[in-house]
Amino acid sequence: MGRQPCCDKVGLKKGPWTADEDKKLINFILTNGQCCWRAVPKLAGLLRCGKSCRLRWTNYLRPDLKRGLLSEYEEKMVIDLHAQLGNRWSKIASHLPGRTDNEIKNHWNTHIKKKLRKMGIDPLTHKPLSSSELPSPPPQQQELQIPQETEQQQQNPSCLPNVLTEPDQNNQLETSLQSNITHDVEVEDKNISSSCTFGTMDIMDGFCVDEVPIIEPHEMLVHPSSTCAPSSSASSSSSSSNGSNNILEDLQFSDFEWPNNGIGLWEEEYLSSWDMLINDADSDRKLEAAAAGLDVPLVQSCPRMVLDQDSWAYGLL
DNA sequence: AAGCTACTCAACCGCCTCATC
DNA sequence: CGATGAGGCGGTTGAGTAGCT
Repeated sequence: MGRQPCCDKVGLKKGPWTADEDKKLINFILTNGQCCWRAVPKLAGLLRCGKSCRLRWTNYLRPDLKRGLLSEYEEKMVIDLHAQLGNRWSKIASHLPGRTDNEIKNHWNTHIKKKLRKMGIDPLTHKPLSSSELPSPPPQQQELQIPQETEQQQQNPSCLPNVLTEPDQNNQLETSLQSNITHDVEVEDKNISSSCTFGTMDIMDGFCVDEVPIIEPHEMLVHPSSTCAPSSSASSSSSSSNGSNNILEDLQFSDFEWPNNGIGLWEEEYLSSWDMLINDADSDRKLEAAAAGLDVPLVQSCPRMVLDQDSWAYGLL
């Protein structure tokens, strides 16, 4: 006997989400926060399965998502993490702020796999392909070396001292990342918060994961024109949500003036406001306040917006 | 311009894990 | 301790789009 389906599928809508559905879901979550996903569709007035709502939110509507192709640096991280973790996409995603497991999985399957094969690396084992498997002509020398663990690194899998700028990250990645990841894998199931996860906040000794957003605010633009738009100009495909641009703009704060200078919602003050908007029962009032210029008092006791257990990108509070 | 092919990625499906009873 | 339910995860699919002929 099988399990019961997660929801009654009769009469439920499937397929691409419409702008209206997105709006309803965002509205609901902004007002009520995330609660029992099973109940969300009913409460939000959606003819969707709870799972579908969760997926839509976590993979597409979450305000902290980065859009666009993975950077070279992120790609390297994915490769290294994959070498350590295998196809545990959610674990890999947890090392890449603003990226979802689905996104990384897709990118792996469409880009990185090919790239590695081209370089003569088996994407499954991360070892050199046997000569029969090598594409012809012979692969160019690996431009993305999978760094081997040095003796020193094995002995001292130290955390990276600082958050690096991207060019620095690229340069130092190969020497430092491997050890960090290795160490992380070793400890991840025992005590994730003590790991030396590169790219997460806890790589920095003394920093509390709860205190500082991992993603630089400027990296987390949530301008409405990009929020629900397809990830990049190159991937402007996007079936479902082409019509859903400016969803946030269309929400209750339709007269909210979105900054057009690159300020994201996750700038500190915006973040605080988000947090309150989400958690405060009196959200309408807060939204009005936000629309009036985000002059909302900071409520320190307000719980963080917790979207899922692995998301450490949230919250200042 | 039309047809075809390859590619991308949002969304679904089914299984797994974990919490609760 | 097993049954059940909910959330989460990874594999897969297929619609939409870009690029090529």
